[in-house]
Amino acid sequence: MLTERQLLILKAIIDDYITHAEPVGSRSVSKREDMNYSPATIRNEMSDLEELGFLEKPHSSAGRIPSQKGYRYYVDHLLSPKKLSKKEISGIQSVFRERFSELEQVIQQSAKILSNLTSYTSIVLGPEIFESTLRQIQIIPLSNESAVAIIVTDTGHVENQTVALPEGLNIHDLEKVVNIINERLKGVPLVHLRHKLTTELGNVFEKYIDQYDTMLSLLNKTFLSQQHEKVFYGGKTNILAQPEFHNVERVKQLFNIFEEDALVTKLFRSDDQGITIKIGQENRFEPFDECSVITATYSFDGKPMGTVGILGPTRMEYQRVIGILDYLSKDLSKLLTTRYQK
Amino acid sequence: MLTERQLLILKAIIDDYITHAEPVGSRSVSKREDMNYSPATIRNEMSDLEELGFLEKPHSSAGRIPSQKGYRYYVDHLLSPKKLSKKEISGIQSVFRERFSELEQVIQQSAKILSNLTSYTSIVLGPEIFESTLRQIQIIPLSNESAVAIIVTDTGHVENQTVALPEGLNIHDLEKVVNIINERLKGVPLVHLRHKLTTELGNVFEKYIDQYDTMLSLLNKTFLSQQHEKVFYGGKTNILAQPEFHNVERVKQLFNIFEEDALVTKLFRSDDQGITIKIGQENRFEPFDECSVITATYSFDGKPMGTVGILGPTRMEYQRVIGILDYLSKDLSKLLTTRYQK
DNA sequence: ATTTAGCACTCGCGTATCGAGAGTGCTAAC
DNA sequence: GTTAGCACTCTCGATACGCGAGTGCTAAAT
Repeated sequence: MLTERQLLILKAIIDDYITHAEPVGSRSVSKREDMNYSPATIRNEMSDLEELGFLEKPHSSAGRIPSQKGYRYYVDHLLSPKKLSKKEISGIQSVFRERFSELEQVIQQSAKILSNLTSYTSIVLGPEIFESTLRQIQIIPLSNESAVAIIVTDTGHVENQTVALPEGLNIHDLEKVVNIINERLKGVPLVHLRHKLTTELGNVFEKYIDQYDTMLSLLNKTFLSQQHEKVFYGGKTNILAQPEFHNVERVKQLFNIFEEDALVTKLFRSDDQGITIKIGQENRFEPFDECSVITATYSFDGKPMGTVGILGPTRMEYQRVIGILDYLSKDLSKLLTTRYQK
Repeated sequence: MLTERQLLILKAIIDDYITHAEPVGSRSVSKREDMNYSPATIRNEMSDLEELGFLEKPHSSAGRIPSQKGYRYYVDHLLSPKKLSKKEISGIQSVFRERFSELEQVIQQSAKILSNLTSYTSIVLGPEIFESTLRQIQIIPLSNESAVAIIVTDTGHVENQTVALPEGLNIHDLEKVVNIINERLKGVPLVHLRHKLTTELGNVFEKYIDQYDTMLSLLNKTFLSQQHEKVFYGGKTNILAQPEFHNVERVKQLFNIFEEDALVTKLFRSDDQGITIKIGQENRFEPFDECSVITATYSFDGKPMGTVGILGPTRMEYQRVIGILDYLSKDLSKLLTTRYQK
């Protein structure tokens, strides 16, 4: 267990390192306002803290920097939640004041304001379309061989896909099928669509439709492809300002990751309600060894729908970012719930 | 006017610089197969070529590198079109052999294969939705206050937008209007949609519809927002491998540009049929001072629809890239024309 | 009149050296 | 338990130096 004084010193060192990005020496710690000890005393404590694994030395005659364990302790025990500044609050609220008509616009704007306020990179996932339910499907023929299938959800999200029409398919039958689906499957979560299609509607189709098989496989194919959550970014290049990314090889790695939505989703997605913090190697992904990821979930009608997150250096301003994410995710949830609740 | 020998030397130097990325000295030029002159002679010629502005020296005792004027001369007069390798041809054709159902997929794949083959960054613009014509519009109500408007074009492209419904709007009237539009405006280019809406259909509406004004402004708003061409990238990070981008500040600038589709469109769009080459400062954009952009247009049914382009260092493999772009743009045009031609 | 050999000169780059500055860790005194 | 003092360590920037690559000029060769 750490003594009161060790806590004080650990916090001082991490705070200092977060703002100045340089190893912290005993002298500069001892000069702090509330620090009534000489550099020598501090040095002894620092040595102990290093032995306990909270600090490390870049080399023998630099100051100390926090270890991953140090950061973890810091966020778990030393973080006093800080109120947002007026500027931050008004920044966030400005997103929600504008009456964006599209949900995606709201989310894109959220990502943008997040990155502006934090000057890190923000990533917003979802909303998970799988959670949303079917409002209507449409199939619009383009030619004899192809058509566009359109799926609209209750949140106003539109997915579309061009499909090749099997030869000899009866367009009128297709229309009939679409009508039946719209009647019977409205309100069904998209995840269950394929299942319901085969079970509940199987017999209905069989009765009315000639090319039952063809039709079914066509629809299945259509629904199947709607898999991915969308990923929104804000300030992709912000993180390049951090000294951690001053070599191009690492930048390349990072941006390659950004190209792969599936990977980003895996890294950022959080199912736990509330704030999640992953520091350095806790991300289990080598290019992020010197990064921390802070995420918060937002929800619609009580159910988690997506994730807002910040990617920054391990040396990031945790308390500020946490405050901002918390505030924004709650506002976003509120907006979604009031907007789409009938 | 340059002598035969000067041309030979200029070409040798540029070819060498393109492959090795290092200033070229007289000795290495003289060692070439078809070069029957001593280093001293070459030195004299190089000195002349420098005076004429085709070459420059990074510093007094390095070799020479091509100037922008040198590259320009090279692409205009010295480039012998090279046949594509088998690998390149089969790479491109593999994109078109796969029966992608969506046009966007084909284009995305084209961008990818372009970047793979060239190991530069590829950018594909369009297809310009403004050129395409209306297949159908749909308005699907979400709640009492909002609805999703969907526009489908003849190329299978789908644009959608959530719109706020004006208070007291009659849903049945809206349906009527949508039906009339689908009857009368099918096949109209999207660019003309707003215009036709007011002129041709104005009087029809006035007859049948109560809230003529409200309806019209609603539809106008909907069509108005469909402005942007879509931008597809391939190998965004490829260009980071070039020594020209070994400082992070420049990388940051570049990626900031990539975030702004409008800017990228402006820089890459080409209306001239065929291949366009912009070298260094010809791009009139500072971050591209050491880059060249090669673009080719692709067309649908004879009309230019979009642009495929490559961003590389000024020192890029022009003849190879030109060959690939030429081949791919033609194949793409062919595909579009056969696929969507009824 | 070209072309070429020879040679002095220039410049960048990698390596080695050095001193300053910042910081530590230990010891001994407070 | 705390602190002053001091030797020691390590990085970093500046300076110096030699090597290698390349040029430009002059004079000789073709």
